[in-house]
Amino acid sequence: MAVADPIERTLALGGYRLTAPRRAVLDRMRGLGNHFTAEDVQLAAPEVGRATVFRTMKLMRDLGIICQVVLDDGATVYQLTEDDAGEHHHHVICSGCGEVAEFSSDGLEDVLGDVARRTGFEIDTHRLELYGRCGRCRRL
Amino acid sequence: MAVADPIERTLALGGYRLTAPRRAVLDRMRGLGNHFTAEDVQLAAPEVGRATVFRTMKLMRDLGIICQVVLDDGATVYQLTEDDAGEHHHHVICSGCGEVAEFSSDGLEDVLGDVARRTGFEIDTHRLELYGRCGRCRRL
DNA sequence: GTACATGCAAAACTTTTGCAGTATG
DNA sequence: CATACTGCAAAAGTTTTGCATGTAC
Repeated sequence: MAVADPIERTLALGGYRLTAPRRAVLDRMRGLGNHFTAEDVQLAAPEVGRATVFRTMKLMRDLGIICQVVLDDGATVYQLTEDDAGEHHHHVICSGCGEVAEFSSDGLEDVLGDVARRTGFEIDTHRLELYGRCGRCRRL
Repeated sequence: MAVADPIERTLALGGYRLTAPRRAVLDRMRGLGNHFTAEDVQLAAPEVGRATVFRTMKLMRDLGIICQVVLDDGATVYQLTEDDAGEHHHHVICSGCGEVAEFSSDGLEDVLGDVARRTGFEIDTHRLELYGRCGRCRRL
């Protein structure tokens, strides 16, 4: 039978089984919005074993279903990837409500080229996180 | 008596005492080069208590003496800040030898402005890490 | 039916804390 | 000589692992 949910399809195509715990973890992550830690997911899905939560989140991270977000203070949390898994993107995190918006930037290429020229490095990948306040929180 | 070492002066000016454990931690971090974790420092300074290593590294992080570097795989390590503590800068990390170079970029401002316009966010701070290969490793 | 996945509990780490003793400024 | 700092050991928190059992395909 065909699988409707795109994420579940990703799992199926990768040869991974669609189990109740995996569906539960996915479902709760969707409910958590913004971003979440392993502990958040664990608390939201108490019927799933601790180890399975970690194993499932590791799997989803490898598959690009969730992505790591580094906060201002250095803590790292996760978020369901919005666009197609694998697409390169960055995050803007609101210090007020915690909302995370994804964006991609072409202008960044110039910056990378400039740094490569100045440092002699050949740049392969990068990570950019922005911190600020979203439109809604700015009006409060 | 005047303190010659700039980092020790920073500590002294902040009202912090120059103790043997703090000097030892600083000295070993200098010897570790590139970047290091709390465990690396702990192993390099076995005569200093575990808790003191963590307390000292936390203090130095707050004072800007060391800065956090987020690696490609999401792990975070530390590095002695090269330029004046507090100056905003970014890192380029070599996947070959682990060398970390610091840089600052003016062009990034344009990117931030563009993202702000498109997302409605007001950007306060940011974090940018680049990953690649340094000139030396590229020639190997 | 078989390989993959899970749950549980224990283990392995990492970081923090309480407190009595020590040493800096 | 007051008090900031340290070491130790215990606690707290987080992620991993081993293994018997369960289940998706």
